[in-house]
Amino acid sequence: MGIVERRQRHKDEVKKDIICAAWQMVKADGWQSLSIRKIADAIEYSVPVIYDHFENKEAILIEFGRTGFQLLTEKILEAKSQHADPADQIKAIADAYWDFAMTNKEHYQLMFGIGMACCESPECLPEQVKFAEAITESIQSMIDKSGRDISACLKYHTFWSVMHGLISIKINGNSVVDMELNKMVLHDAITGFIKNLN
Amino acid sequence: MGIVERRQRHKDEVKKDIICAAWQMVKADGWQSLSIRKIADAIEYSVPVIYDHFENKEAILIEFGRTGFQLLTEKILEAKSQHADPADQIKAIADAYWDFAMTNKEHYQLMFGIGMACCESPECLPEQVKFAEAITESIQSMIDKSGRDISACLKYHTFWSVMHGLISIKINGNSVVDMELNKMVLHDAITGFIKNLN
DNA sequence: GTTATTTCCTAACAGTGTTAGCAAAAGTAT
DNA sequence: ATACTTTTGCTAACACTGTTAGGAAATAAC
Repeated sequence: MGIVERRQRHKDEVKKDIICAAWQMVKADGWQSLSIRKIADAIEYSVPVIYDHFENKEAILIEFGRTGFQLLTEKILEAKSQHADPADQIKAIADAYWDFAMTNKEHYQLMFGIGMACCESPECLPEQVKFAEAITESIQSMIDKSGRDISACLKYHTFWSVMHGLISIKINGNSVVDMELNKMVLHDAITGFIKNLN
Repeated sequence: MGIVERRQRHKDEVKKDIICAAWQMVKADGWQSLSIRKIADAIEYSVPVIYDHFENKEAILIEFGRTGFQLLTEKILEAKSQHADPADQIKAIADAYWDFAMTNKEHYQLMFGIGMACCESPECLPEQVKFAEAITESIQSMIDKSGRDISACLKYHTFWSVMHGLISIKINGNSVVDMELNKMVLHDAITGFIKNLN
């Protein structure tokens, strides 16, 4: 009796529809605009059926984050496979990572918990400028000492990226990585950064 | 007639109370739990008075982000002032930055828009592991070639931080920085990373 | 004392996620 | 074919959310 199989098939179909409808909404207006009620409307079922497939709204969002990681890993493996030299591989991985993030912003946001009200908005610009100046000054001093022709602005952004990347990964987690390793990563990155400057 | 002055003073007082009550809530349960109605309750005024001081809820959150930037800049300047050598300054800045983020997580989240549902949760661990392995493999190859004694795990985290830092700053903005500079920063950071590996 | 202004509240609108409880449909057993 | 059981999916409610229109009461000005 294939009754249970047919039922399962139908249930899977509904789940697929939920994910599909949800993704269309996320893609169209960002993950902030995702709403259980709107999904229910789109799939032409009542609201509680969604809770038969997902524990709550967050679970749907996390589902997308997960598929994001799968997609990114694919892209990285593909990029890697095109090079034999490990240094070239790393460069290719970096490019693939970048491209993925830029063409799949919604996925990336859900993977790393980005995208709420933040101080990147114009309201905070004066504060950000002072912050940038404070750091850039020291970098400029180093460049002047070394006598090399390096852009302080570029180096400031590199510095900032390293700092922010490490910290935001840490803050989001839940990270499996312990505090000690994090401090080591920080010092590794910063000493590397300084070494590259002179 | 000091009537308008007294009125202004009172109005400022109410605004201060709003910010104070809001911050207590953010501090206690995270920015997600901030609610206009709960603020109104805490300051013992009705809901609409809050809209006399802030355009909307987001404006309150961004206010905290702004003060966060001021605080961070202070800390950075203080750390910098304790060293004469620019390389030491940069190291001190990195430490001060790190300490600020760790002791002021709520501020940091509001400055950079971090802290929603994300794939750092255990649900996504298997996907993350595969992702980590794909990258670590190439890094390990490089280390093997160089013959030096370096931790691939540490280098993987450094790589990831650089990538994620740059991208998440970019995605949040609104960034004043244009695409070209971003690509340059990426390549600067990655070539520096590779150089440090061999 | 009357008029004008500011202050501040009630109440509503339009949403949100989540869940308890029940009706109807579908399948099973007699 | 009927009676029973299980599954399915709905209505309606609960408890919230941000935001705003409109009016009452308190204060200041004439």
